[in-house]
Amino acid sequence: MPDSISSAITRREAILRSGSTLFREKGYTATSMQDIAGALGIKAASLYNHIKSKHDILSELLMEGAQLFTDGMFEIKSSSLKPITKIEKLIGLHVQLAIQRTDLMALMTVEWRHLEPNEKKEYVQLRTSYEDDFKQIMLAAKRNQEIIDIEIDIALFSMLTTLQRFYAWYDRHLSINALDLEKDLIQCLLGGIRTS
Amino acid sequence: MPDSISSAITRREAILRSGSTLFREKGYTATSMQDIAGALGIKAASLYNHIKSKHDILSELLMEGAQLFTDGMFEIKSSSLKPITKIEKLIGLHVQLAIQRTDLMALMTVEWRHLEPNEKKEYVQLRTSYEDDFKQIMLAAKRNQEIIDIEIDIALFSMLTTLQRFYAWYDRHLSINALDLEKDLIQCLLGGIRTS
DNA sequence: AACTTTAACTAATGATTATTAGTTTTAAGC
DNA sequence: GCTTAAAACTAATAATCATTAGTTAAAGTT
Repeated sequence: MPDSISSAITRREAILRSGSTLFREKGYTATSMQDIAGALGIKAASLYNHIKSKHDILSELLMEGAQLFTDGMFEIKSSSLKPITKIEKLIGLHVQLAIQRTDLMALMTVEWRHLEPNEKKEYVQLRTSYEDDFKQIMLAAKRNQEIIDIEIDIALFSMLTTLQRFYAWYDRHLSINALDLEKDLIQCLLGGIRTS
Repeated sequence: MPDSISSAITRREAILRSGSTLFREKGYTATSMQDIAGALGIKAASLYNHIKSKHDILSELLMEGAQLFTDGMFEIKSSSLKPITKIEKLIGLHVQLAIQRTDLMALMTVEWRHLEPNEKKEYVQLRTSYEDDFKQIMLAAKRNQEIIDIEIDIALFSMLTTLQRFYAWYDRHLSINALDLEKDLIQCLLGGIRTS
């Protein structure tokens, strides 16, 4: 049965997708297994043929999301681009993910508090590590005089916050194409602090 | 018993405060009445001597929060200050509320989804109205050439997002005094777009 | 056609929950 | 000390929920 595994994965992924939509809409705790199953036209108990638990859905989603950023950051920071260009690439990464994985991005700002202590620790560590890398790139840009002399911590906070919630803005402007969005956001976030 | 009423209000407010802390920490649905009561050293059933329902706690909190912004905005927009100064005052308003009502500010970004349809409509309307007022002030500042020529919608989004989640930054920088915080944030948010 | 696997189902369990009713305690005013 | 009101308590209810066990239907393989 060559297809059985890939079909199982598909079903499992359908559950994850359904979960991410509902978790975003109603929150993790307020979403019942019936809700998730109902969205797929099956009964709640049937979900357990594919996933371990409700909590499993959440952690799978969040860890995947964290990994997407970790991978994206790794690629950008190991490149030989100028710091300011790396920042532009990072903005692009957030825009892409906000467009392609809107529900997942929405989850990541709130629902990680429901992770088990160990998972939470890992999740927060991945996020902190991402933010640290981001900060190092901004410091390098400042050292290179590619951005003006500002208080990096608060500028970083403002930039990350805007990027983290960009999915909400995208939701209300679905018609604009991705490249224009990226250009506008780069202008807005970097226009005020870049030197050239 | 001249004190009975004011003491009842105090008790009720203690419940609201306890609720806001826990709703922030665990989310509305994941917080039980036992949790809220336990934080006050009483049993869950005792809460009902003071409040109507769990939902009552949430809507009371959120509507108060919305009112705080509506009132603050009204005062600022009806003043005769220059548009750019109004924006500075608005940043100050957010900083003050983030410091004084941290838990409440944290609630406002997420838990309003659990409001009843009617309340939700009212809440969203208050928020939209606030954002509209904010936008009008930014447009006025642009017309006056007090800020540079940028895409207002996305700049507004970035500014509001940063202000809405400023409580999170404050939480990690409790030691810095309010005035310095306000100054730094004004520099960061307006420094890049003001003309002078 | 017989077999096997996948994935659905039904039914039940045990835990948690918000809320109510009725009762007791506490404390202040007289 | 008596009265009264506020605010706590106990106990019960009815609903919801995640999860498990055991069973059936469907589909593909041999």
